[in-house]
Amino acid sequence: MTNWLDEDQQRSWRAYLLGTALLHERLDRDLRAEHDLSLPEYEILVRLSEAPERRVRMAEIADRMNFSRSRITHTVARLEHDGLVERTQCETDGRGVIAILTDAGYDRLVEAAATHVAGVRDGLIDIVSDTELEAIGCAFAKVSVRIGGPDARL
Amino acid sequence: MTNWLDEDQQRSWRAYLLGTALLHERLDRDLRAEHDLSLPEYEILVRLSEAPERRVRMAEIADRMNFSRSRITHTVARLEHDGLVERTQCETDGRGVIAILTDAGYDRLVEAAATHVAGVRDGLIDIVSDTELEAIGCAFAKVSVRIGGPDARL
DNA sequence: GTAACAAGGTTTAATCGTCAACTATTTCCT
DNA sequence: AGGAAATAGTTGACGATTAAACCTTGTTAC
Repeated sequence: MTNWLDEDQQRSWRAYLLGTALLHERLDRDLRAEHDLSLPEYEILVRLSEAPERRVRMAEIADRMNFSRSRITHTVARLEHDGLVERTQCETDGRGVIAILTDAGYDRLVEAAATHVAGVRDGLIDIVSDTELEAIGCAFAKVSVRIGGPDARL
Repeated sequence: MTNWLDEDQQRSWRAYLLGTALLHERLDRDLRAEHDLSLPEYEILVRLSEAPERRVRMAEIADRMNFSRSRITHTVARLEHDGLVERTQCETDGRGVIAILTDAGYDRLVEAAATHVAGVRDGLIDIVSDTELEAIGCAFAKVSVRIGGPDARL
């Protein structure tokens, strides 16, 4: 009754599942081992570092990264505890809380970025063709729109 | 000093990260909501259902799915508790434990498969081109070999 | 202006996965 | 044969994510 996958689709799907899991796991492991950061923590630091004045509202981090509010609270709390991020009340909205990347956070991020980029290159970018990478980007952009809604910004 | 990603690579990479997260999350959510199964649980049931006599050794499940031994123990324990799987000693190897898919487990899997396949189609297969899917499969097969070693069977 | 509702964040508890330690069996080497 | 090392699996503690309840502040509508 359901429309099953044909053999090629099945093969691609499974290769993707396994490869994605391995890649994700490796990137996370590298960051933890060498910089005591999880991949999600690292990604939050990246977002902060890219923002003007290195400050972003909690809700905006959550929305852009598709993390739950509560996850942001917990993760940022950890980062704050480690001195990589600070929190401050939003001036214009009494509900708002703004996360700010500290200098220590920035330094840590710069260190970690070297490891991370090396991992991304070694584990994916450098071993797939340009057109394959392009196809991956294009395909998953569509996935994001389909599942996350059209407001899924990058 | 590190070899950074160029703009196109960056865009593809981020699209992949977000899309993958959304897709994975959706598939898991669907299975939980409609069949009270997590995605990893479902995947284990699939492996069992495909094996002769629906029985597979714990270590083989772990290796093929790239799950830790302990994760397999915990997850199979849950499945066993729910009556979807049974465990038995391996005849030929005193250390071995074999997981067996029960009839109830098979029935549950069949139900869940409809949901799952629909999700995979709707969230990925049906919205990307054949060549994109092919590229994804090919790319992540390479990733698996690179990271997981050549023995990463599917 | 105020009552109802929406949005931002935090908190708590439960779940799931990892890690390290441990037992039991098998394999390897001499 | 016998002892060291490797393999299979389990266990318990811990860390991270989720879900639901909750509090506060803004917004909307009358």
